[in-house]
Amino acid sequence: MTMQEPYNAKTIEVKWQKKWQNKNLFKANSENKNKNYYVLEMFPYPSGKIHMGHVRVYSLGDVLARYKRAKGYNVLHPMGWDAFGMPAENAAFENKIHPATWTKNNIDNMRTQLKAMGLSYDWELEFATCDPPYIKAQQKIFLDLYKNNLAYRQEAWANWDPIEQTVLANEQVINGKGWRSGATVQRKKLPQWFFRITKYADDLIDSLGQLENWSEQVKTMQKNWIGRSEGIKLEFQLDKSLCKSAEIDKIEVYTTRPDTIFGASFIALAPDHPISRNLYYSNKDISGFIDECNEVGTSEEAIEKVEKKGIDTKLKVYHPFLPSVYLPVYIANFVLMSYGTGAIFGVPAHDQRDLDFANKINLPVKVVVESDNKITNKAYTGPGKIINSEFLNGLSSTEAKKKIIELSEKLNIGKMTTQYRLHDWCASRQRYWGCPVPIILCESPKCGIIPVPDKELPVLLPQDVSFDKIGNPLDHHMKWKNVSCPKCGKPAKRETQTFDTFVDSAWYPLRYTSPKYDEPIEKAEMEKWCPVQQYIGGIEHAILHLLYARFFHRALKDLNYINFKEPFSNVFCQGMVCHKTYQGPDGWLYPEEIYRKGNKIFRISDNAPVKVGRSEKMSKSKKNIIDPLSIIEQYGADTARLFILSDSPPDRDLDWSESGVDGAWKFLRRLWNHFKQKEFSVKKELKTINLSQEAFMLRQEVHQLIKLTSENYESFRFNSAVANIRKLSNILFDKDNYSNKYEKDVPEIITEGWESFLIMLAPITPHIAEELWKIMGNKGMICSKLWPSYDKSILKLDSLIIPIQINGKLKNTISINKSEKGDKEAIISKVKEIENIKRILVDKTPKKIIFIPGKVINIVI
RNA sequence: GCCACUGUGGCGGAAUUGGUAGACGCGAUGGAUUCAAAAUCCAUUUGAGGCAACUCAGUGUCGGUUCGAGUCCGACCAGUGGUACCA
Repeated sequence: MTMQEPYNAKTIEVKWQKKWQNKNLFKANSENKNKNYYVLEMFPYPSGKIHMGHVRVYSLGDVLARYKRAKGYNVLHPMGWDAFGMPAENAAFENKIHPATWTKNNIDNMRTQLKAMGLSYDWELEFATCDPPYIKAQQKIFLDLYKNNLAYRQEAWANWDPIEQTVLANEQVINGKGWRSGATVQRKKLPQWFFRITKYADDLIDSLGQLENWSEQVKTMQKNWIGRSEGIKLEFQLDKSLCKSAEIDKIEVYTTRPDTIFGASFIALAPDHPISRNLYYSNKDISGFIDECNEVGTSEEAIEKVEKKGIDTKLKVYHPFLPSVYLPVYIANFVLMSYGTGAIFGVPAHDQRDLDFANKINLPVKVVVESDNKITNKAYTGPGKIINSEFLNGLSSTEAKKKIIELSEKLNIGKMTTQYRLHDWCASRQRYWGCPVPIILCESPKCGIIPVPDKELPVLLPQDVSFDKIGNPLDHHMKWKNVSCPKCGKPAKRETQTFDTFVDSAWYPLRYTSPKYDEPIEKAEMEKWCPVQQYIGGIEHAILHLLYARFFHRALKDLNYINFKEPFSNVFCQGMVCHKTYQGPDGWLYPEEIYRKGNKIFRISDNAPVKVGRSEKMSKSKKNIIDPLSIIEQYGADTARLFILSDSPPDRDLDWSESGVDGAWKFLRRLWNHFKQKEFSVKKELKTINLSQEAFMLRQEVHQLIKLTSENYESFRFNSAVANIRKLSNILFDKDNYSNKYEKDVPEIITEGWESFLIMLAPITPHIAEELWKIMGNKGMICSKLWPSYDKSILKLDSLIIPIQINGKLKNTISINKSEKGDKEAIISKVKEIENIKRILVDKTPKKIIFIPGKVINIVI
């Protein structure tokens, strides 16, 4: 081999990135009449550095964007920044750096890093959610929602840190304590801002059916999250002799299982149910219990996992259908005020939670639905025949439900109700680094809540704030906070809450179509591209972010901003990037701190033995992170992209392995060396008829692989696409290595093969593909070439290989002519003559022969 | 706790609708090349038995449906994501 220029990824990559930029090749251009295609990856939070998860999702999106361009689409492929959020405030607290400065620096860093990956974005559309034009647009939308009764102010629980005097996020509550102060967290009610998402609950469920290209997984999760249930609100009369409060004489419960009413043995109230609150001051045990409940925190997980406890209120209610039966009333920590009526009737035999509770305090367990097992520790929660239930006996659960509902409605003690698990979206945060809620709170009761007038928008954050004091810095900023009421002119205060960052991300896809426009959305531009054709992001956003975006688009449609209600025609959720973990004698180690010797691993600094843990999601805390920059530095972006796309299916977790990266790099280097040394003679016209036998067969293989690879691209199986592309290269390498031996026409077919190969590889490793394309002597850039088509007529193989099974187990195969695949008798008699089949059948008569034409022959003996 | 998903060689994974399990790659082993090494190339590589033809077992575990199950059903085990204020 002659000395040649080695593969230098960095030089090539920088060169082509400049060329793409100079020609502005990835500008979203909807002018010509080709179809438009909007591909969007979830925009990143600017944490400072890109991580492998980013490399993965943006590589996926870029492959799709480049593929769609090759298929002749005009592609909108933008990038921006989900720039508000808590980490910026934590950085301000810890490092005394202003959140705005910290965020801007991070964005600048990450932009440079993303550009080094060779991603084909239209960077002219870039924006950050903390940019004043975006804030202005969002505030306008919010005020429109407010004026149309889709946003409102109401009290809601928050995690309160009594030492820091601040609201904590759920992740800042660790085992019920504040993460910094260590104080026991309390629940506290604060006035907050809500969006009326429940107005759309039915439509959000019912429209899932029309989202044909969403995965069933995501749709099921959304459906369960909204949690529509048909049930009944049923009244239980309180025994007034025991009731001190005159106003309250009944308890309304919600249940989806009225068929089990005769199995009820208690009533349980939420700790913040009006009756519970009423009893708070009457009894020390009760107030103690309620206080204890309020120390659990606000997360559903914490509430559900806490030990099921209750306290007897000593109140009793009458059973609605058995006047002689009284049920005790408890306050229980597992009943949620936010669901149903905040009160339930407990049926221990047929609800696990109720059974656990009843067993604990020795309440009766009465079986009212027939089941095979005796109920001791495991409740039977399914439907069945009703027993022990007076007039319901013998009915099915469905019939019994109907009967109870009818009867209750007739007696005027109950009403059929549709209930949702979904509750309205609490969208305000008591923090500085977010989009301000553009509201003024006037002291005059006549005014109250006053929207900031349109001409005063945007309401921007004050810059001169300090994070030394406890609480929300906006609350301490008197100059910013104190204003006069726009309506009456009297002293008033700004709303000091800011929006949840989910608000920012609920409508950002629309903004990319006109990021600098003075109004929120420029309709004509938006309509050219929206909705997003393909959205790509982590499965962790499958519920909240997607649901909030779906809600926002519905609301925006009702407010006439847009004319469609589903933001994403297709959603693809990719898996996480994982890596092995390493543990030294004193804690976690970074991969670069260890070395391998045989099967064992040691620490570089002192040769201490290292324990290797299984692969887990890359995280700073476990130090199992690989810095994408160091990979790009060492191997190049193409290698990083190839590796991250080749080994795992995009929707599954990916194991980062050093050897895998090395393998990807070796492949690119092998390609490079091959192309550098191969003679690409002046191309002749590609001939497709009267080819030599060898040329025809090669072409058949090449086209078969073009077909398979194209299908892989269409169905998002890029790992399989890589496998097939490599298969194609193996065939072509092989031909080139024996170049003095092949028949006529073969060189032309090899060239056709390599060209198709490069075009199909280009979306994955765009830089080296451009370079090799040029080395081949081609004009123009590969990123503007059209995708190769395949010749269907040559794919048809004349023969089929059919498996032969005995009792369903493979014993041999038979090759048959495609045109004769249905000729049962002839094929079976041939099969019976095959050596090992004959031997097996020698003293046996087949009981049955399964013959599926073109598929399988199964002889049952 | 609840909802959803995942489980296939030493490793990552492949297997359009139930019909030839292990494509493609990594690693490993052997060989070629080299003074030597790196790089490269060739071969082997699910396990057990056999000189071989071949036989048997095998897709987290246990059971079921079927002529036939990685694929469908049930129970279980393990891991992951979400759980409404991380993004």
